[in-house]
Amino acid sequence: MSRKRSSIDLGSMQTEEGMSGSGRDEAIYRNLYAAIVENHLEPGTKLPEDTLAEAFGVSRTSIRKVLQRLAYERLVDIRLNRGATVAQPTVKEARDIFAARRIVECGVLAQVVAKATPARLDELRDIVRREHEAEARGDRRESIYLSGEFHVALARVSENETLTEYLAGLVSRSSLVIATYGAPMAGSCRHSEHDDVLELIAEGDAEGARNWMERHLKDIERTVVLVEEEPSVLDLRKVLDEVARRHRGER
Amino acid sequence: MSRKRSSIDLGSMQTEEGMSGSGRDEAIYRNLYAAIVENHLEPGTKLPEDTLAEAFGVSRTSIRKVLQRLAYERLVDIRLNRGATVAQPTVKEARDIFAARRIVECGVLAQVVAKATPARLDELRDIVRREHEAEARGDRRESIYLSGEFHVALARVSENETLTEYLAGLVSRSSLVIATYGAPMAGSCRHSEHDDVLELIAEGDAEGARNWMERHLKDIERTVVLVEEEPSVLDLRKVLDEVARRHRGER
DNA sequence: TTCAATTGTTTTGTGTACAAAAACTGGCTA
DNA sequence: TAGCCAGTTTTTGTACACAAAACAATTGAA
Repeated sequence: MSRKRSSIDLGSMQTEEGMSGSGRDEAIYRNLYAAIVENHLEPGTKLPEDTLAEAFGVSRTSIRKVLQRLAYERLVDIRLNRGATVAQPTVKEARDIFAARRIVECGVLAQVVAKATPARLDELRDIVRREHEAEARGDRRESIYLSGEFHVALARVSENETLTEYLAGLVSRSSLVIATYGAPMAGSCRHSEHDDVLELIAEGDAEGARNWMERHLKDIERTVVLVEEEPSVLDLRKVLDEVARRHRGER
Repeated sequence: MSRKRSSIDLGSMQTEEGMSGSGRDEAIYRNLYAAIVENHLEPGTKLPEDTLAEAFGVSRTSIRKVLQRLAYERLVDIRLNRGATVAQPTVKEARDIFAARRIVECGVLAQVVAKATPARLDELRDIVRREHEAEARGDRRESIYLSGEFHVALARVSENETLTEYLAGLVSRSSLVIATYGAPMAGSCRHSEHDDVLELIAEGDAEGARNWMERHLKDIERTVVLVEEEPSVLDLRKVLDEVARRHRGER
């Protein structure tokens, strides 16, 4: 009854022919990355090497490499002899992530304002436009994705590759935080306030932009990790649910 | 005549017995990391898997994992079918790294001042003391190491693990920058000015500490990456060499 | 003599095999 | 019925083998 399923289609990708070389690894990485960041895989989900290897039609060797990379990015958790799972950020981690975002995103704004050109601003406005569209059509996933994309794209204007990459990592981890602690409506910055900061940047108001960003990120954090004293409550609830599930399912 | 040398002693490490599990990988990682960051391996040095595997007495599989990790940290460069080399940061990268350090290290200072306790300050003072000792005895390597250690230890006071780890990465990359562009005397912050910032922190002067750090990091950058207009000259030379090489090799 | 091409060697990429560890199952006992 | 232990199965860790790519060296021709 267990028929063998064929491999996942990795999409054509503008790579050379049979997707030789490490283009395959990259494609697998992107797939898993997207699956995790877009919350198709719940935090805590086990990621067995064999399953993934068969799913993508490669050997475990390639899968291991991809998992190692995701582990380094803190999107998956690898424990010795226990394999990989989708990471579950702790509350402390969540706080650290948002604190880091405040420092980095506010910190780069001076350079962002300095290097903002009309063309760059238009690209950013385009993201905001698509955000509005996604929101209007109720596409929450796309909305969250574009919201993160905006923050990264903004940082990219500073032309500091190192910092931009680091921020991209923080943003992707933020969606894991949303997945584990977030309220159902969280994640998309409400009403896509992103227009406002673009105006401030266009006017060259670095100070104003910094203040706006500080407030904006605090808003998001408040919406997402709504725990103040409650983390214990939420954790307890989660544990109880888990126990109930096991109790139901395992005998 | 090529006698087989025995494996590198990885030190006992407080791991369990035969160093089974992934304790070995960690030990190998630490060794390579230290070798690179302490400039025992010049930037650009090739790191063949076979050689390393034999040197550490493990198979290539383990070595590959370690190299992948170092590549992710930008300490080594892996090119397809071409293997790993010790990374050679570009001038652009060097600038980005120091810009990132300014933002991160100045950014965390508010929290550092807020969370500084006498005990923490004493630990930092101890590092500075050892810095002075190393400097007095002319131990340049130790001096550079402790200088970096100070910056990381300072950030650690903020208790933001994510940011501290990122900064640790930036600091280790800084020593690669020093190795490739630095003047012979560069790297150790001259006269170990680190005492000064500890005083400001002890007094709770966050603003002063931030200004000090801004100046301090700009000083280091100026000392290290001494190129102002010269990068174009250097780049031109590089480009010409590259063109010449292609011209020779490709037809 | 210099450049180019071909052959041989080294080095990397990737799949597979086997050993060790963890997870699971079933049966046993209190 | 709940808890626990032993044997089995699954899953991970590591070494190894083979194919493919890059590199080096040698030879031939202009």
